[in-house]
Amino acid sequence: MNVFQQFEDKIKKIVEHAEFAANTTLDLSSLSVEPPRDPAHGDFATNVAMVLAKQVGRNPRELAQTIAAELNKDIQVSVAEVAGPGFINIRVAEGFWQEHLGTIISAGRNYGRGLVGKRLKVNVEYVSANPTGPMHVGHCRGAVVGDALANLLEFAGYSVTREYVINDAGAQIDVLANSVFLRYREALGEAIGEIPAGLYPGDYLVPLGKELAGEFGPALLEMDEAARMTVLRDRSIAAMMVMIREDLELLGVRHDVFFSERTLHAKHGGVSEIDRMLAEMRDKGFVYDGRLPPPKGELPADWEDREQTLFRSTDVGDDMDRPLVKSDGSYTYFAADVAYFRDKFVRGFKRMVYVLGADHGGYVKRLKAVAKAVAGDTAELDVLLCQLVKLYRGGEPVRMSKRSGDFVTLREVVEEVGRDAVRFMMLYRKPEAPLDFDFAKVTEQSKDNAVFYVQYAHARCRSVERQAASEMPNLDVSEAAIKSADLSLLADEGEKALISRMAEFPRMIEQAARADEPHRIAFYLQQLASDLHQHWARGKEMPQLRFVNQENANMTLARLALLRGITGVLSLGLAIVGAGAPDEMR
RNA sequence: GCACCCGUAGCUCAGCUGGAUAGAGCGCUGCCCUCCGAAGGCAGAGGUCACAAGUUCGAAUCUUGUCGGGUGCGCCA
Repeated sequence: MNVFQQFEDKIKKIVEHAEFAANTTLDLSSLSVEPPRDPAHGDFATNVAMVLAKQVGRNPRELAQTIAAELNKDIQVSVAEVAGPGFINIRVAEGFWQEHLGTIISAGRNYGRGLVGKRLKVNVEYVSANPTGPMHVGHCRGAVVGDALANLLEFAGYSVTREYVINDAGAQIDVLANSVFLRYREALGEAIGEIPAGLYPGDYLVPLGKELAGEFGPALLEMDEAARMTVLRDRSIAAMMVMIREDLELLGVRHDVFFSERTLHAKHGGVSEIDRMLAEMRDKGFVYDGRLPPPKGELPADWEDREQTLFRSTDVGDDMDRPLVKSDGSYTYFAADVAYFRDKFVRGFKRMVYVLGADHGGYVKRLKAVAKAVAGDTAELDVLLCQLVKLYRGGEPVRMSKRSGDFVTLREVVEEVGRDAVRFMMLYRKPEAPLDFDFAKVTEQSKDNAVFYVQYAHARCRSVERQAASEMPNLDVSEAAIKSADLSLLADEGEKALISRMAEFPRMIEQAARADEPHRIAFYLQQLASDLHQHWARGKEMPQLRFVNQENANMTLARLALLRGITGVLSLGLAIVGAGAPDEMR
């Protein structure tokens, strides 16, 4: 339980037993206990009186007085006073924060862990790049956001499955197969000239062509078309996925499940998953045959009015009904989408999170409609839209041309700036806001660079430990010694401020997890790092505040304990972000 | 034409699901290293929170409308 929750419970108890609460049920859902913006206001602030004023027909300040009087009796409260329109500002008793530091240290890697998830089964689907080539920078953001979100939810106590959908069923796979076929012929010595428009021109297919040539010789040329395409498709997808997984590995992203879209189309006993889904949804009344009204505005050139199989998604919040079957009789991608969601639902997930690029913004409504139709209220679906990343190098935009195949790959970016920088910077902005990524800035070693600033804070703490060991060789700095340090010696305001910042960590985790906002962790870390650097600098003016004090072993030990707490929290946060917590900067 | 996202300091952005005097970094001005890492810190200047109504004790935050930027709109995936 986090300290804010502790005080919330105290307040609720007071309210329950108050005379004004007699014979009424009070709504305390918007009760909040938070750190006041201005530290001069104390350690905690609550709006309880303002929330209740109307409900019990009392003046908020008067109500606040009553509640504050009760709070003042609490042993953990030094003083509770009414302020402004009816806030209650609480200053905790001497020793409160020091004691909480003890809690932080003994919790260790479990501090703030597992508080909200209740092991609820959550499926986070992210990346899902088409298996037609290596990953490019555009995939980076979704990969990092999805992975960090999965880390966050896991840390918060959810049972998380990380999933990647392989879109291996569409027409782009035939394009891939044909492109590879060309490279195969090239490898056999044929002059292929320019890559025809409509095929993938990238050089990354050359090795696969050679591999197939070595393995099959000219055999593929002699096969009939269908058999050849089957081989080409399978081998191409497999090769692309190997490439993609290597790229993901560079980012430290690992999925639990790679889900093949083809399995939804595959027939078992003449029936596919999509067939099954269609039958089920038809029973539920969501599938019907009808005509779609033509879109408003300019008509598409190839618009053809026809009767087709439609999904009644307007019943569950979508803007229009969606086609399920193409004119050639095959299923639309949307049909596969519905079947895929149903598959997840059947696998027992209660929450499905889709991390998508902003260009998929138009799909959110229909996906939510799908969830509603398939699962009703028994499962929820959330979508995180990631905006584009603009690349810069020293302020100059980096040009990218995807058409010619010379796009910036994920590998290039990670190899140039490092995994930590990529991951942290991708989270240093909320996902739905566009992001500028400057190659020069993210490798800079200065406070302008948030990754560096946070990692430096961690390294700085570890540096003090080394310093203590070398300056005071007789000091026992073992785990046990630190855990039994006399924390009451930490009486300085800056020290208490650091502890109270750490105390926000569990609360921040809860809120970030509930809101699906992993970027909050990056900002929190920046904040905690700033507090550390700030406190550190005070040791310049006031040597008595320095961590290592050769004259006072007990004080040094207490401060090493403080640092232990800070490195602990920093590394927990960095782990969720997916960046390292270095012992020194080089 | 419709839907979704965005609009906060000169620039890039936070703002803890409605709270007190709206914050940080960069840039600008001026300070702080005989001292645990100055790879850092302190102070100052800089705001009609795009605009207008509404909801209420209280709005950058919620509602509606307007303006501006982005994305997407049957048989592509």
